[in-house]
Amino acid sequence: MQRVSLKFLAKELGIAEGTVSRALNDYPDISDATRARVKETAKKFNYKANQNARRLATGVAETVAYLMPPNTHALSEPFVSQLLQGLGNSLSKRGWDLLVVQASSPETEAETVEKLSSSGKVSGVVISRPYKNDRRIELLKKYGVPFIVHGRSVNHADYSWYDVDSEKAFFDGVSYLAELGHQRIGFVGAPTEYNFGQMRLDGYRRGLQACQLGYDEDIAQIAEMSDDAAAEVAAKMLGLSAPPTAILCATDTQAFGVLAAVRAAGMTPGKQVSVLGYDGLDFGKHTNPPLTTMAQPQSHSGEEICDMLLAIIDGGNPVDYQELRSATLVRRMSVGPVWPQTS
Amino acid sequence: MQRVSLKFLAKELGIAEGTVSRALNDYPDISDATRARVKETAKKFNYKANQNARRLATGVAETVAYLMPPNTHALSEPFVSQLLQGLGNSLSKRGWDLLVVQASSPETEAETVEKLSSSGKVSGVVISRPYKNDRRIELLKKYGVPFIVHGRSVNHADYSWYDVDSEKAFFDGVSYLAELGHQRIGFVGAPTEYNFGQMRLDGYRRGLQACQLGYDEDIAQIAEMSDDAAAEVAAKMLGLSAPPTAILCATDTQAFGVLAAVRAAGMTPGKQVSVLGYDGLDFGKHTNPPLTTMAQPQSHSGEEICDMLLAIIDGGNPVDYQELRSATLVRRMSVGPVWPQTS
DNA sequence: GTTGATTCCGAAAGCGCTTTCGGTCTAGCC
DNA sequence: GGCTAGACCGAAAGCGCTTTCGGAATCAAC
Repeated sequence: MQRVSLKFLAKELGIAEGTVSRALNDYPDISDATRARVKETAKKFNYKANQNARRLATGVAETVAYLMPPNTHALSEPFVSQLLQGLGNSLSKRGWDLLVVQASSPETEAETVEKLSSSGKVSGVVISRPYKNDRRIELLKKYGVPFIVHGRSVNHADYSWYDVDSEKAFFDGVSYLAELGHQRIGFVGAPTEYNFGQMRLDGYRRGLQACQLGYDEDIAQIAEMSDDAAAEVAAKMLGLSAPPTAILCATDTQAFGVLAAVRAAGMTPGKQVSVLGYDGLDFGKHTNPPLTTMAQPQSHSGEEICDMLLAIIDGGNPVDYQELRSATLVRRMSVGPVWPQTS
Repeated sequence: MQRVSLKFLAKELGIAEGTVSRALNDYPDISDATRARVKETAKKFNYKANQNARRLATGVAETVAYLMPPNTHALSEPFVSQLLQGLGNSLSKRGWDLLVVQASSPETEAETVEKLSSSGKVSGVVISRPYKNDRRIELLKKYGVPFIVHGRSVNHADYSWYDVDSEKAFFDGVSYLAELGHQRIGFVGAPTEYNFGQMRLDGYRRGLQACQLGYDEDIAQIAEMSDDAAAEVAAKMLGLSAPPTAILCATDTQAFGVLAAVRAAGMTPGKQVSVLGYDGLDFGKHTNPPLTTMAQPQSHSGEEICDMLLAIIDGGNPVDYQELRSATLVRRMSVGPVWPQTS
C-alpha cells in the first residue's frame, strides 16, 4: 500500500505541495479551478492527511481526553459508556478524536494528568467524579489545559463543570419520603472522599432537618459503591431495634443491594420498607420490585459536556460554562407510604 | 507555561538535541554519565516529549482504536465499558493510547475505518460485534492495519478474533432446558445480520434437533436488542395457543424484557415458564426473579484482546491469534423444571 | 609515537504537513 | 502603453522529534 502523501499529490498534479495543502484547506487564495482539481485527485487517490504531521505543524491536537475513573466495576459505572458515547458523537462531528485515558491506580492519577497536559496530545480533557479537593483539577488549572469536570469539587467557582444538583435531590428525596409518613429514614451513602458523596449526605441531612427529623448515624452509613457493600450495610440497619422504614441510597447500584437486603430480611421493598435510589438507571425497571429513583437527565450529558469544552477550547471563559441540572423523580414500586407498625 | 522541548533541554545542558534524544531513549552509544545527567534535568524540567512529533518521526502511532458499535443503548451494551477498561489498562502499561472512535451511523462505518486506516494515527484497531460479512474487516485487511475482532464473522479463518462460543452455549442451553422436561422451547434472538445473532440461532436449532424437538418459527423470533422489543415478542409467544414453556434469549437485556412479559402475562418466570439469558450480566442478580444465564468469561477479555493485538502489531501472524472461549451456566431462579399443565 | 579500534557526541537530514512571503501574471485604469 | 492591483501559486521555513553518519576524542596495543 503506497502511502499517498501531499508530496505525491503535488507531483501527480504538477503543482507545489503548499498549494495542494492550501487548496485542500480551502484557503481563499486558490482559484476555484485548481481547488476543484486538487480535491478531485485527492479523492481519487483516497488521500487522508497524516494526522501526526498535521498536528505537529498546526500545534493543535484536535483531541480530547476522557480520564476514566479508576477501578470501576461495570455495574457501578453505567454512566461511563453513556458519557463516552455522547463525547465521541459530538467530537466526531468536528473530526476530532476521543482519547480514553486510564490511571493504573488512584495514586497515579495526578501523574497521568500531568503527562497528558504536557505531552501536547490533547486540546482538552474531561474528568469525572471529582474528590472534594481534587489534585487533578489543580494540575489542569496549572497547566492551562482546557477542561471540564463532570461533577464538582468543593471549590468550584473558577473552572467549568457540569453537574446534577444531587444535594437538592436528596433534600427533596427526604421530603418526599417524609410526606409519605416515614419518620425513620435511613441513608446508604457513597464514600465522602468524593464530593458527590458528601453533597448527597449533606442533602440528606438538610432534608432531615427541614422535616424536623433527627439525624441518627446508626441508620446513616457510608458504603462502597457496589450492590453487595450496600446490602451489607442495609442488613445491619434492618436488624436494629429501631430500623428505618425507608432507605435513601446514594446510587442505584447501592439501591439494588439494599433491595436485596430488604427481601433477605423477609420484607417487601415498597411495603414494610421503602427504598429510593438515585441515578435513574434503566435497569431499575427490572428489579424486584422496580426501583423508584431520582433520575439524572444524563441522556445528552456527553454532548453537552463536549460542547462546553469545545467552547472553552475556542477561547471561552471556563467560568461561563457551569451547568447545574436537576434530577427528576421516577416513581416505580420500591417506595410507598409508611407501613403500619407490626410490633 | 514555557513548553520544554528537546531543544530547550539541549541548550540547558549544552549538548546537541540528538544526543539528548538518544540519551532519553537509552541508546547504547551514550555514556552513563551524560545519560544520567540528561535524564535528571529532563525530570527537573518535567520534560514530556511531544507525542505528535515523536510519532511523525518514528512513524509508529502507539495508539490503538476501538471502534464503538453504533447506536448502542447503555442498557444493551454493558460489555463496552468492560472492554474499554481492559484495553485501556493494558495499553497504558505500555504507554500507548486508546482512541475511541464512533461512526455517526452504520452507513459511515466503512468510511470511518478507512479514514482510521489511512490517517496513520493508529497502529491497530479492535472492532466489536461483526456482521456476517463485515465490510470493516475487509477494509482493515486491505489496508494491512493490525486488528482483532471481538466476535467473528462468517469467514473468520484469516484474521484474528476473540470470541465466545455462543453457538455451543445455545446448543447446551437447549439441552439443559430439555433435560428439565421442556418440550416447547422458545427463542428470542438477536438480528441475524450480526453473526453472533446467526450463531446463537444456529445453536438453538442444532440443540432442538439433538433433543428431537421440532423447530417452530412461531416461537423462534428475532427482536431488536432491547428489553422492550424482546418483551413485545415474548408477549406474542405467550399468547399462542401452544405457548413455549421455556424461552431462550440471545442477550440478557432481552431476557430482562422477557421476564417482564412473563410476569405481565400473570405467570412467574422460573415456574410456569422458564427464561434463560445469555451474557452473564451482574445485574441479573437483581431481576425478578434473578436471571439464570450463560455467562461469558468477559472479566479480562479487554486485556486479552489487547495482548493479542499487540502481539500482531509486533509482527505476529494474525491467524495465530484466535481465541474461542466458552460460556458457563450461572443458575439463578428464572429456570425451573417444566410446570405441570394447567389447562 | 603511530595505528586501530572504541567510545561518545555533534550535525544534519528527514517525517508530512502548514503557513508565510514574495514573485509572476493577468486585468484594469488613466 | 506603462502602472498599480489583485489573483494565484511556488518556494521555503518550520513544527519537535528521531536516527544515521561521520568526526573527535580516548584508549589500548604494538
